[in-house]
Amino acid sequence: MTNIKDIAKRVGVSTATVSHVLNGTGRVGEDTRKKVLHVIDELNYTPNRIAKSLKVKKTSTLGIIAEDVTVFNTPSIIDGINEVAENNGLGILLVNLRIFHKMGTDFSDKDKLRKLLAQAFEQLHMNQVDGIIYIGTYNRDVTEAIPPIQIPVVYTYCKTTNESDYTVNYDDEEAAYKATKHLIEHGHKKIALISGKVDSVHSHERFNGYCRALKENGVTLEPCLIKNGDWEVESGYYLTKELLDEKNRPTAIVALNDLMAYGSIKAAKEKGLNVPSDLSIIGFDNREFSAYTSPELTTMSIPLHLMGEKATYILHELINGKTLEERELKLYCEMINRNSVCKI
Amino acid sequence: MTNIKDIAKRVGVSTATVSHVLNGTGRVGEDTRKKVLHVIDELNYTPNRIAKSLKVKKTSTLGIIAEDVTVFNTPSIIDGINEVAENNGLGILLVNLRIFHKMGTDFSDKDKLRKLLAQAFEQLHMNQVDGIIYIGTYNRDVTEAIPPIQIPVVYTYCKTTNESDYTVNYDDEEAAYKATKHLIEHGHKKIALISGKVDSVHSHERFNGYCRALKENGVTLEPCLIKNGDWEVESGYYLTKELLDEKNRPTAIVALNDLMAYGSIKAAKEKGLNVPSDLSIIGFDNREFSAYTSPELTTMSIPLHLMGEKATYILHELINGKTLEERELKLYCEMINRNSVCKI
DNA sequence: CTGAAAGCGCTTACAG
DNA sequence: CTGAAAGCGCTTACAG
Repeated sequence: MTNIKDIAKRVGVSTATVSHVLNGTGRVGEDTRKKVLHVIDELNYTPNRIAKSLKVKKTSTLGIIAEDVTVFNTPSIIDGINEVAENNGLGILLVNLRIFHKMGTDFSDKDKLRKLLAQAFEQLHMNQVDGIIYIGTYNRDVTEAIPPIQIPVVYTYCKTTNESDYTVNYDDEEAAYKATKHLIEHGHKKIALISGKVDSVHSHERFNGYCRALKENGVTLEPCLIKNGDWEVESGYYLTKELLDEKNRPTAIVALNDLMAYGSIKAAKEKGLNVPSDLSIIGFDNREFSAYTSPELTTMSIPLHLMGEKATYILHELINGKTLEERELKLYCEMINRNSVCKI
Repeated sequence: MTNIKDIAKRVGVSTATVSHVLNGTGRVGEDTRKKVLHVIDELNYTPNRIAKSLKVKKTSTLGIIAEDVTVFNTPSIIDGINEVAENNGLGILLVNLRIFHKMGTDFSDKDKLRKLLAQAFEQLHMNQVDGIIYIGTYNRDVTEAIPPIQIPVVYTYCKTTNESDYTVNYDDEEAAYKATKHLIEHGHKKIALISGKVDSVHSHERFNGYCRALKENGVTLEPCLIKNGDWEVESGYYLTKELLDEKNRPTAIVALNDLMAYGSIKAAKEKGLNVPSDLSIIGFDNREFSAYTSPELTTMSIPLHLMGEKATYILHELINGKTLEERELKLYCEMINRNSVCKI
């Protein structure tokens, strides 16, 4: 490998001079500059960033810790991170926790989780990344699993209880409000809610949005129209059957994710009901498949790409020693109108 | 940041000794070893990998160049890479080309593509990665866009014309053969093919598999049952309508991807046909959405995760100076039986 | 405008 | 079993 010394020798200058033309620092005569550049090109020289990093104590690379890259939200967030990282000359060191493979679906083994995270952070630390973005698989409190860490971190798609931490998420409450209101505007009054797991932040906040929409529009909340699912297709399916069996059946359902919404569609069809003319359904997440169900699902789209962008923007500022006023960023979801909702 | 000198001073040994206990090299007395370990723990010391890398000229990190992380195939491949990288203590430096954002959908601007790749490889080169995995978005020849590079590279989900390159892909021919044969075994004789773009490697090889299955089973190939789509839903939709309008309409369709298969389902429904009882349809790719169409699509699953694993395994061997016999690895696809195919 | 030299945090012959 | 010292490829005061 050719190095800065080779270049210096060949041109007949010092390595300091070569370094200066490489970085645009210091004053270098136009003539020498050209000569240096020419030899660099000639010898096809690429500076060794590892060496530079060691010296300047800054790697210009960001660490990403993704709980699971195969989960639907993660690739788009990473794509957003890439976009702004690239614009700022930052590299990306990726660690994929593969949390579902290692922990199964409940994260109750706190010790194991803590060990997993400690390793991930340590790996990034060893590699001297300038900052870290942590991407969760769903919005839960990760505080107790996070080891102490002395470089900037921003959390996305998850949260912490530490007030000094930076998080970027989206506004669940507002999104559910919009979804519910959309149904009301289409003339629905009996609007069921199929919630996710009860201990979920998402369930909780979306429930609040649902309630607010009803209240603000003078629709009375009927407890029997509220069901708790577990985010999976099956629960949407069974709960919808339950709802449809009641005498006072709903004319619309807001399902708190697309998976359960799909279960709802299935159940409705089995009952001989047409979606949307007999039953309107609105989902959440705008997962890819929601465009391919029958009927195609109206759903709330999560600003994943933007979350990645914002997280990176914030991290970049933190790395540069700034502190930002707003520590909990909440982005807005957009409604994707497809064919599972209609006027009553 | 505490460093190896701090540890050495505190214990009262040389940095050489500390380094040896850190790496398990050399002979170190049990007593000093313990003392060193203790102080390392006490001072919460993490070795600086950057410094180590500079010295040993090996970073133990792999570079991934992904043409686009948001494309359906990429996350699972990365997940597979992570799995074996982790087992071998290798880190991952990710560069996401975001090729669709930058190039649009046709990659005809060869110069731009070449520049994009040159940058990506240079970035990885600067960071001294030990080897590179290149993940394409579809299997095409990338040779002319790849800059000269002196570290091991393995290509997956794409190919090169250079015989010394290592590639890992899946067997398109065999997969299409299996799909077609499956239909034949269900009593179908009039089996249409909706192909992807004609210049595609996938289209070409899958076409061959389709032909072989017909031939081996004594079914005559009917040219009018073969249509060329462009991989998008719309083309599957229109071509299926064409097929169904013919007097001698097919009883089954093999669509060369799930998107077009979805278009086929839509078209069949519009014609008042039931899938699968009036028309069997089999797709390709096993994209997530294929489990949520109505009916759920029978399709060929691509071994993405395994491709990532194999590519990493090969790269790891190459980095360690081995050369492998087989340079073009082809993995097998698995059929996912769902509800879009039935006996005639 | 340019160069000599120290130093970033490690590893590794080499000597003892 | 342990240490002194050179060196990986850069950058950056400092001096001129």
